[in-house]
Parts: sequence; C-alpha cells; structure tokens
Amino acid sequence: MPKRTKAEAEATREALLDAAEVIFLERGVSRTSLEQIARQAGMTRGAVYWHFKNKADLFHAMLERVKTPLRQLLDDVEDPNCPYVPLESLRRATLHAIERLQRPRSRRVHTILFHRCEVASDVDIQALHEKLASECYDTMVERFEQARERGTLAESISPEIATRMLMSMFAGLMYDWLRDPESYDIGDVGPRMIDTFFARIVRQ
Amino acid sequence: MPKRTKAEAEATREALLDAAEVIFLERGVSRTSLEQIARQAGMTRGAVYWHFKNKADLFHAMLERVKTPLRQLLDDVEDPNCPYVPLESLRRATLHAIERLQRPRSRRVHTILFHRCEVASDVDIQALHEKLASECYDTMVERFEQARERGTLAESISPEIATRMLMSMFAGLMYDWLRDPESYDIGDVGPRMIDTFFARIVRQ
DNA sequence: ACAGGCATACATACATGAATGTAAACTTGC
DNA sequence: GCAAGTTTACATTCATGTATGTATGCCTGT
Repeated sequence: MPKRTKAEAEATREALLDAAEVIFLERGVSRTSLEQIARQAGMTRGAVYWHFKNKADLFHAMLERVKTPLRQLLDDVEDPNCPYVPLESLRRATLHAIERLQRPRSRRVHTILFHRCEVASDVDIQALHEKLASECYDTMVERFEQARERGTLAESISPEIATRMLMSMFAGLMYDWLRDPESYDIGDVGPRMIDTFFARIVRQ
Repeated sequence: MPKRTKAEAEATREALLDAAEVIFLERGVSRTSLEQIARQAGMTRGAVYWHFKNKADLFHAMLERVKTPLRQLLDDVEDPNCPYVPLESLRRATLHAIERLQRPRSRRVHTILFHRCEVASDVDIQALHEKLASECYDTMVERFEQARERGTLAESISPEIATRMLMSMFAGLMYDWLRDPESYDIGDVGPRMIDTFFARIVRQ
C-alpha cells in the first residue's frame, strides 16, 4: 500500500515518533533498531528512512515534540507580564514545570532522556542541556537577588546557594521519580517539597 | 606475551577494569566494544573473555570496585556507634558521601552510571538501585521522625517531605555536577547546600 | 474535466561493516 | 605435564545505509 495522501504521510511520521517513544522507553535507545520502531508503527524501515535521515535524526525529531522542564521553567520565569514577585514567580514556575512533566508524552520522553540514553551518542544534546542549565542558573540567581533586595529572602542564604538547592531538588525529583514513578506521587510530593523550600527560605 | 604469573594476571584484570572506566566514560557503555577496552589496556579481546564472561559481567565487576553514594550514606547513618543526634548524623553522612563522590574512581564510575549507560541494558542494576533508594528513604524518615520527637525538626515539616527534599537535593546535585563538573565546585557548593538545608529545617 | 507525467511515500533487496562468542593454537608458570 | 593466561582465527549475527522497485496522489496543460 504505497503512496499515501499528504495528511496520511504526516500521520505515519507521527506514528513513527510515537513508536520510537514506546520502544526507546522499553529497550533503551542504543538497543533498539529502526526495524523495531518501524514494526511497532506498522511500517517498514523504508518509511523511517523516508521521513528521517537516521536514528539520531529521528531521536531529535522526537525531542522536538516536547518542551524540556528547564525550558518551561525559564519561559515562565522570564515571562515579561508575570504578575508575581520574584520568589513567588519562581515557586509557581517550578510547580508548573512539575505539572507538565506528568503529561504522558513529556513523561515518556524525559524518562528516555534521563534513563534510557547515553549522552555520548548525541554530543550536541549534552552541550544544549549544559547551556540551558547555566542559563537557568543565571536567571534564578537574578530572581533570588531581587528577593534579597526586597528583603524577602533570608539574609543567611546566598542567592547562589538557594539557586543550586532549587535546581538540585528539581533535577533530583525528576531523576528519582522518572526512574520509579510507582514509588510516590510526584503531583503530591513535588509541590509539598517546593512549598516547604520556599516557606523556609523567606525572611522569618 | 602469554601466561603471566598469578599476580600479573590479577594486574591485567584491574587494568582491564581501569580501561573500561576510561572508555565507557569517553564513548558511553553501549558504543564501546570489548576490542576498544582491550586495546586501551594493552591487551586483546582474548584477555577480556578470559577474565569476564561478557560486557555485562565486566560492567558489574567495574561497579563492584566502588561504593554507591546512597550505600555510603546508609552505612554511615546506620552505624550503631554513631555519636550524633539524628539530624546531625544525617548531615554528616550526606557530607561524607559528597566527599567520597569526588574520588577519581568514584567520580568516573558514577558519571558512567548517571550519564553514560542505559538502564534497560542491565535490568538488575535498575532493581538494585530502586531497592537501595527505598531502603534509604525508610531509614531517613526514621531519623527525621526521631528528630521530630526530640523537637529538633520544625513542626511544620513532615519527615516524609524532609526526606524527599534531602534525597532529591542529593540526587540532583550528583546528577548535575557529574554532567558538567567544571560548572561548579561540588566540594564547596555541596556542603553549603546541605548545611543551609539542615539549618533551615530545625525548630527555630 | 481529464489524461499524462512526475514526484511522493513507501516496501523490498542487497551490500557492508562491525561486534560478538567460541574454538584452537601457543606460551609459560607451577 | 598440565593448566592458567593470552593471542589469533573464524563463524555468526545483526543493524545500517543505499539502491531499486512500484503504485499511487497530485498537478499541469489543454
């Protein structure tokens, strides 16, 4: 059954990416062959090679369908018409990112990113993530400094350390939960952690 | 140069494991061949297959030369003749684990574990880690409960959430730092984070 | 409006290379 | 001399990329 309509072709492309998510999650990126992905989508490797250059290209296309939690957090925090004061905007942005991580697709893709792939295979991904992390760090430090100027951040806490604490908690939360989502409900634990953190670092 | 003395044979085994650490770190576990490891150690694949059953076996042998940070933390916290009160024992154990993570071998192996391998390839590792994490969680909750009974833990913080915060911060710290060790000095930032955390959760 | 032509969207077949595991040969310690 | 280490050689598997086949959708000219 060759040559579909334009819309059908776009549908197969999406089906291939869906299939990739499923198989990558099951077997890990390096151990899955393009044949397996194609079969999962009810296609053959020919379809894969039509839509994508190779496995790395397909992998990148898969990533482009989701927004990284760090990216989400940054976009929220940097939103120019955000009505909240520094600490509150940070808190809300973090909660929002946790919220969105639970969406099925986001959850699948980030489980793959955290636990089912090796960075060495895609060096640019590594560099990209490092850039995002440092950008995120800078922005957060800025916010915590604003909070300190306004007197809402406790004086004994440096903006830099507060930032590292928040970023580590966030990264660790994702890492741990995605490894074993059954062990706890991130929708409950996450917000309670974040709220406790912010409640405890404000000037008492 | 065949057939060495017993001591020399043991030395080649160690050399192979050293080589594995280096190459796994450079190229990722799945992309490295046993040939590459053998060459790095100045041997051929024959030597590898003599000392190890296959790649997975060699990988496990490599892991057995180090102690996981979580394992280290647990051992410290559960030490029966630990002279410290609950919160202080937790704090010290965490600092100690951070300390030991910086040892070259530990750092290399855990970089591999966090960033250079896919869990799906070694399912038992995954299960092992999950068991360790839940064991660690239970023990920490216990300590925080003791602290609450003694009145040293702030009443507004539940032992469960305190535990998750500490574990997430710890995991995130390792994850972030091992991905990009140049971005900050964990020997400085780590302790400052941990100290701030404990200073902020005690009853004021 | 429709007939031809061309590009599209795949499937199939094939060539290649790389890694694995094993068997056999070889060399030296004990 | 036998078994422990180690090398070399070989067979097999498997994924990849490419080349080719092919039927159909889509468009253009009249």
